[in-house]
Amino acid sequence: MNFLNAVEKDILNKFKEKDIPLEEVKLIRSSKKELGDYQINDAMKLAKVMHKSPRDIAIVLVNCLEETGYFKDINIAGAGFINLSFKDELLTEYVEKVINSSTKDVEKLSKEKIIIDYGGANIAKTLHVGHLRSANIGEALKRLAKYLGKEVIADVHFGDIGRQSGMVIYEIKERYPNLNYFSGKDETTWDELPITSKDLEEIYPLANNKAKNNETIMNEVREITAELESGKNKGYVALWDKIKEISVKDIKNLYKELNTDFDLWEGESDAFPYIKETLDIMNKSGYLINSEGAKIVEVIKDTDKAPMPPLVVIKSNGATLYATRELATITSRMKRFSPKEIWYIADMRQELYFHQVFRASYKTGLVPQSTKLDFYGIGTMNGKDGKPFKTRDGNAATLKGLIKNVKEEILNHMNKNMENKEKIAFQITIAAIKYADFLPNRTTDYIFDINKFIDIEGKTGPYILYNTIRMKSILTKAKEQEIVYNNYYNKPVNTEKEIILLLMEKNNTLHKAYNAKDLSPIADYIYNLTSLYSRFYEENHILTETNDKTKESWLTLTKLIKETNEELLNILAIDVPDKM
RNA sequence: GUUCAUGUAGCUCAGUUGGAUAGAGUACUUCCCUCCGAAGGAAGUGGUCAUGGGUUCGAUUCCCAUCAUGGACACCA
Repeated sequence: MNFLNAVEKDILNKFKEKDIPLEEVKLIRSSKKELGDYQINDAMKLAKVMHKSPRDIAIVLVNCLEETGYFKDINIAGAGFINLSFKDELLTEYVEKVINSSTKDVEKLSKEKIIIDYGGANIAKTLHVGHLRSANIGEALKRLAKYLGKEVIADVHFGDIGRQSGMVIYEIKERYPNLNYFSGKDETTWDELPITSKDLEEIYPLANNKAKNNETIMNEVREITAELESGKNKGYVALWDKIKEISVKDIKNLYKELNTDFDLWEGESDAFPYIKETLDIMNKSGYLINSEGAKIVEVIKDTDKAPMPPLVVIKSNGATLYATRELATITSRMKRFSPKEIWYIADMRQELYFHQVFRASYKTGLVPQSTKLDFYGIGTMNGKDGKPFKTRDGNAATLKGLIKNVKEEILNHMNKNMENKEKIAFQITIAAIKYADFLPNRTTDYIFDINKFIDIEGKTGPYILYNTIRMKSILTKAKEQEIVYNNYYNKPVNTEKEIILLLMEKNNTLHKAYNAKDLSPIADYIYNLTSLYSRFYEENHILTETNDKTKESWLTLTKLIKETNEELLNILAIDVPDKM
């Protein structure tokens, strides 16, 4: 069991022995360091239920706290605040215990299967900066869940069908009308496609512009899309498969650069085979009803205050739509994996839509109540003016472009003669981008400003990397000096003590992040730990310390912080280079 | 119009079951490399926590109203 949890449990037991009516005890880090390390504020809350003055209650609580044997300097202040600190030897023992343990003082969760749907990439469209957050957050949540003991399946859930397919095919047809994809026949071999991923980057925006401004073209696009989706036109199907291949390869590379990986590289079109089954189940439930020619599910509840329109499952012209494929995907996932939870990581603006889908799924029996469907929204990406982000030319900034710009800036700061300069610059770039992305809360609206990522001083990815590398460097040099370390003898003072107290909070931080599905607490924690160490580093000259025991203690602490940083950075999918 | 979210230092953001004197980075003003990696460390300036009420021992946090900004509101994805 985690150390702090165990202490809190012991305190609670002592309280119960004295008939203190509390269900939970929380040790809260003191807001005023000089008063103690922790505070307990329950005496004031208990005053009402126990019909006694807070101070009288505090006296009883203090007795209990003393009996646990963990604390020193227990005192009552103000209205009934109890201040207390851990005994020094406990802190010392803690470092030794954690550095030699396999669990690293982290409390694990029950092993249950979770499917996480994130990424949101569209075939034949370039990944733009708006895809950054869902990829980063989704990947980190996946790693966090795994770290805490969950079994996780990550699904990219490509947008691989729909109008953009029609547009891209239309444009290729315009350019290369003689390719046999457009013969109208089912050929045995299909032509080589003279298209690269680079071409695809400009084909979609171009076709989109053309179609938007010309009704005739738009109609042709609609027709192509319909023939592709129905599978009637074999040439279109074959062509789209080729385009998918090119595009997926490109998208995979970019995700890989972001240290993002999926277990399932499937798309909406992979749900097609499940549509019939899905509709059968929904029909049988009796909740799939006709309305204005369309088939819908009413998902409003009496308790709703906000508008909750019905979910349209089949259009009045008989066609399927996004929701249909979403429901079919759910059927597919339930059937193949029977997960305990499915998480959707997507833009906040999709919240209502997902809640409709979830309600319809439960109502029609696609998903049992025992499986949780959850939507975790991400703040909308805006420009500096607070309005939806666009570049000067009106298009979204590409992710590739962002990475390129940041990397250039990083290279400017690097030693020209460094080995593996390009690779290291790239790792620092990803760290800079990811860390900046994790700092604000998941739901905070996102102001996209390139300078936010290019900043490399202060609370940034490069700062964390720099310090972690410095720790590595110290430990390597210590080894060269043949110094053994994994014991901690010091009576911790000042900064050292602060560090150990912070290390104790790691477990809470991880669980807080998991419960909120938000990486911000972890990003913040890494910074706090790193900057404390940085101060410690300035205050003490570790490698030239003459007292062997002190030196060994400091090295042990260095090692523990380094390992903690690496562990947490790995959850955030940030690599630490050996040098920078 | 209905509804949801947001409003904290010049700027970008933390502050999760209500706790003592509201934090960080940046910017600005100063110090600190003959010594383990200065992409660093130390100190300072900067706040009517949008506004007005309410709940209570105690409110940035909970409730109500107002203002401002953004989103959503059935056959798009």
